[in-house]
Amino acid sequence: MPATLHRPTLARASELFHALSDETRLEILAKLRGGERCVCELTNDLDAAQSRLSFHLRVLKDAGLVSGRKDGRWSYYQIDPDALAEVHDVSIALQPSAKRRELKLLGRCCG
Amino acid sequence: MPATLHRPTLARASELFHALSDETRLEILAKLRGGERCVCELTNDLDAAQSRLSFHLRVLKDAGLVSGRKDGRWSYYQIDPDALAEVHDVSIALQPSAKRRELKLLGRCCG
DNA sequence: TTGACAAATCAAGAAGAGTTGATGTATTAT
DNA sequence: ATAATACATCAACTCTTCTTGATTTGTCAA
Repeated sequence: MPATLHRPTLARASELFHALSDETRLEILAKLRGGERCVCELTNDLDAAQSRLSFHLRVLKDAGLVSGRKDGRWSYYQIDPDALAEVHDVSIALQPSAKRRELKLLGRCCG
Repeated sequence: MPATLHRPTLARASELFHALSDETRLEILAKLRGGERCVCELTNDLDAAQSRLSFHLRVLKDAGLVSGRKDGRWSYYQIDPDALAEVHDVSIALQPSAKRRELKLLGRCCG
């Protein structure tokens, strides 16, 4: 985890946060928490137009938050836990330095 | 922390993530990590137009990520650690259930 | 009280993101 | 072969967000 935030990290962080800044995409991720899903399942569950889901899945994938694989005529997506770990780390790295020391003392967080 | 993500939570999460999805705003937060700063300092450090900073500070403030106070003709802003804690929590809540169990076992995270 | 500074707000425009419906491309079933 | 399904991609449109420069309000100094 980066203790300080240098420029390349900021770019990456904003990419991640942007991907997470849309409710539809968060709903997708919530569905994917249970494990891999195909697009057709998501289309049913979230009742969203297919092209809309495709659009959002692409955003999530470009940000590295999900990975996709094709099997026959289905596409399956799943969460990439590492990307969420990045988000987690940034949320700690952004804490005021005083607050971070406190969190560390409490052993409350992974910093 | 919410173990599951229900709708109101998603709305709040997307608000937070949106506020964090801009590099200028992340730069502002990085500056604020050291503690309270006035807008004039930020204007110098980030060399951004004053109205631009004002705009971004407002987004951060509306999302609850920073709080502001006025003193004389200066406005001072500081990070609200609780909002970042929310981000932190969501990043864990979004993890696949399997991954979360693992994190819990490792004692690595506050879930 | 005049002038200078800090910062919020506003209006106008530019850029970006999201939605929709249509089209294209595999893949499977008949 | 033909038809149907699953999905990606595209173009057109709308809506939101960001930037810029100007105006406004408040505070302090000379």
